[in-house]
Amino acid sequence: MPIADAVPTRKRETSPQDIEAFRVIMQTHNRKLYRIARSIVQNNSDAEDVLQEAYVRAFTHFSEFRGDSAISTWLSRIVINEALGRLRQGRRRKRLTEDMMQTHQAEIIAFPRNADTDNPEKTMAQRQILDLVEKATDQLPDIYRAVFVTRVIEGLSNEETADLLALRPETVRTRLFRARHLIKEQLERQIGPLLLDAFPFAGKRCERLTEAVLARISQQEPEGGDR
DNA sequence: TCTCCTCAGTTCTACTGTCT
DNA sequence: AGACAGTAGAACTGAGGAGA
Repeated sequence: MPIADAVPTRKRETSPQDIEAFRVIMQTHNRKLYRIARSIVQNNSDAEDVLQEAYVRAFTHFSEFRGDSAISTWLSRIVINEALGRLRQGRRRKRLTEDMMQTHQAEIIAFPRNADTDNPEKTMAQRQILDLVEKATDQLPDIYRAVFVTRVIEGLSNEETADLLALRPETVRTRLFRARHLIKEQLERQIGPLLLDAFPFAGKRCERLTEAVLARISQQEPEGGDR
């Protein structure tokens, strides 16, 4: 069901101005909220469902928003609750395996990246790196993934993340540190062997430098003998 | 420039749950 | 019951910014 269709006609009257406001809110927060949902359900189609449900829930209860926190925080909390609820229901089990096949081929929301149309090789390399990070993130335990995505990818502060996930700030720090550690390990496993080829310095370059150094040493030898 | 404050990263310790 | 792993929380450290 299209999101826009779901907004009006619930409870009391929704004015055209409300619809327009909802549209702006969704356009503003879509990407961020989708990532949060996606980080929890680990599935693109489920994340879309979660987002739709969360929006509907939010807009039909908009009058309950007291303004104590930023609207983005309020919406994020609803999305998290919705996503966790979906996980609990366990409805996604079967679809998960099917969707895993498609997940990394059909990107619905992409990580922000700099399009470098002049350099397709660079663009491809960036895409591959992001794929690795996305996969490593998906493999994090739920509790670490939520903190990692909220804190690192969405850029919330420790306090905001703690508030959003109902944790103590210290816990956020600990989990973030461990999530980074796990991501690092994961990436090292995948690209570690390749790093041996980074900054290649062998063969002719190595030989050339060796020869150059030896040449300079041999030139200096007569005057720089002892000290 | 120095001091103070805040925030983030890291480490360590105690606690809890699970497995054998 | 004991060993082990995972987790939370406290404490420490460092970086960076603001103000005197």
